[in-house]
Amino acid sequence: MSVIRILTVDDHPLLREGIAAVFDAQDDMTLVGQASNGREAIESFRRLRPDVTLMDLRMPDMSGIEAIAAIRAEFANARIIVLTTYAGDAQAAAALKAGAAGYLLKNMVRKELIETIRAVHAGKRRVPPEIATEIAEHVADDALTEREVQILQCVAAGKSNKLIAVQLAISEGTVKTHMKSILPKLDASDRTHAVMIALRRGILDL
Amino acid sequence: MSVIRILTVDDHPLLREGIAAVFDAQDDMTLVGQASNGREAIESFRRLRPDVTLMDLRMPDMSGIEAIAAIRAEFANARIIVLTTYAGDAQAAAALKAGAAGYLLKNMVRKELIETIRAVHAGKRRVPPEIATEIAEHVADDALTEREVQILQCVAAGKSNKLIAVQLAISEGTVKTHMKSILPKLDASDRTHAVMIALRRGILDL
DNA sequence: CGCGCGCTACCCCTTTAGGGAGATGCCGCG
DNA sequence: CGCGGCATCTCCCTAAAGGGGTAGCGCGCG
Repeated sequence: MSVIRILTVDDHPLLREGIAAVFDAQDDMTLVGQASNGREAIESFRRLRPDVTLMDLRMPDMSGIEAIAAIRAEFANARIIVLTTYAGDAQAAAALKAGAAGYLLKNMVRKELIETIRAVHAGKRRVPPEIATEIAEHVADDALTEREVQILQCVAAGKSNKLIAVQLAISEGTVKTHMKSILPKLDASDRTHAVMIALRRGILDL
Repeated sequence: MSVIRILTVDDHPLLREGIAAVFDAQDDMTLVGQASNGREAIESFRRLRPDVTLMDLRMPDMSGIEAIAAIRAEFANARIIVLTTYAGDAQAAAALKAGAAGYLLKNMVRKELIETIRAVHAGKRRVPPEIATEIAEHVADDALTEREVQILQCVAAGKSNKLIAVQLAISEGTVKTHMKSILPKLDASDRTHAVMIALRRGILDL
């Protein structure tokens, strides 16, 4: 039986140590490298060609989602598992769309980690039911457009429609039109509510 | 030289394993127990009387801040270090007010962890300069009152002033009066901005 | 005791946000 | 080529939010 060669990517050294400790106890897994942000992850992947990569999403320098997309663009058969604290269905969906084969939460138990790594290494996809359910709840909704997200970011920054209009070089009426499109899409009662929902769903960052 | 007996409290088993791995390599420290939420933490503390406790803040069942306060009420000389991802100056200040002797971020390196544990065990307080600076930036501001936080929570839930008034059984005018007090305190331009600032500073939860 | 603060409540007024309906130009896709 | 989605813009109207000031009432603290 071959040994599974693993790369971990996370900006928390302590967590990486915890993961390493788990693999030390598994004789069919070995940790071949560690990285602490997306940029390092890409570089490490090129050099090490791990069988499975564990990747956090929120990291300095380059996010996990960007790193996943970049690695998959270069190595189409790269097997990457997201390992993160839950950050909303939009984040999870984006990670899977970028090419992640699995999604794990940091509060899971050791057994799930091992099991998921084996499954992904065998070419399967693994998304926990609670995550899958959350994503499924919103596939029916039409997603926000790029422009709408941009406007929502301005709203979150405390800007008025008038200011947003100036900043994006469009009329205030157009900003209102976009807001009238955003609110029902997010099922929000007003702009403040829309921002909260977008934060919870991982559409906006805090 | 006596061995430092340590209790860890965090809802991420992997992180606890990482911490445990660090202590295994230190011959003057030993991990005597683990807990995964505030309630378990209190119970474990009573039973084990650790020299130093490492406590996360965001946990299910009971938050770290409540646990710190409860433990310190019962054991006034308990030495507790917060170990968390940064959650704003209000959270940090609340933890220190509740009786924490130190504040560490999860993205620190091993050496800082060891050093802080030794310092706190020796009776010192340890707060990293970047945290101390953040807290200091806001000590001059007058804090939100209990009622104001309550109203801001309603605002974050997407409620209108009218709805908030009904729910809190006060007049809409009073809600407006409170808002007129909240906005300048947070230096916010409108209610949405106020909610964002409160989230970033740890005054509200997502 | 008096003072300050928190909570309550009211007034007036301006600005902003939100809801409805309609319309144009652009671009990609079948 | 025509259709749909996106972004842009317009007009009208109502509701909500924000800014100013004033004031009573209870409570703790020096």
